Amino acid sequence: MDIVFAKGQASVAEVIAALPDPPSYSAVRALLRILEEKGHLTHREEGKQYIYFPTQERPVAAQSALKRVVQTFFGGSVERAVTALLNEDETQLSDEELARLAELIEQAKRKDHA
Amino acid sequence: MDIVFAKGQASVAEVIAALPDPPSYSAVRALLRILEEKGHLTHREEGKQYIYFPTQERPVAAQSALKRVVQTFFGGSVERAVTALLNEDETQLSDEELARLAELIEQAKRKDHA
DNA sequence: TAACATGTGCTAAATTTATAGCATGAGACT
DNA sequence: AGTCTCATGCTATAAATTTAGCACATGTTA
Repeated sequence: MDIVFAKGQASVAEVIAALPDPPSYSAVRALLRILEEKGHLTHREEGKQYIYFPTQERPVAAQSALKRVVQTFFGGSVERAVTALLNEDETQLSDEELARLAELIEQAKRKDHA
Repeated sequence: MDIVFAKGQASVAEVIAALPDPPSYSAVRALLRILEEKGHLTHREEGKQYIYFPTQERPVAAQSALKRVVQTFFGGSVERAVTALLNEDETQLSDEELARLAELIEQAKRKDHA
């Protein structure tokens, strides 16, 4: 699922390629079929391959994934989750990104005071 | 796993209680045993119950969960992930929280300019 | 055309997970 | 002591997933 979401769409071969420790080709095909049966994916034929797509809209899935992590690891605190994101060692945001985030927080403040 | 992480530790009964659509008691016991065999959990006896703990340190697991979501749904962009968190409808941060985040961003800016 | 490559359809088998259910032991209560 | 209640140990079975592998269709290349 994650791979299909990350790429937006994916063939069996792409899924396998993206997996660190991939199971067999048969297993991946079966898994995608099962995910489709369960309604999480659809596919369309493209050439002779099947290309799989997520059923759920990306933003919806993103929100729910975020929410889950916030609940699981940060006791529901968005602030702590954001802090963790910003403190990641590898995180190196540009001036523009920082400015946009600062503005976003300003907006939230204004809203809060309203 | 999520439940055990969210609660810090959990008994079989607690895991079941926390599941929206729980499988059988036997299944949960088996699952916890398997997760332990695979090294994701440990347990210790407390009274007559088994209490399960995550093997991985919470902050480590949290970072890796965040990273996965950022990769999967935001193409690796921390900024976009933070934006999504702050824009969640249910998110209502207090003044204090907003102030702390603003300060965090200030720090990042200074660091960036250094 | 013939050989080859690639990807799916399909089937059968191996492995893993989920479930039920009983035995046993420890505490609590009468 | 006797009875109840939990919770685990254990075994057997059912269900689901993973795997291998062959047949078939299509496209490519010598």
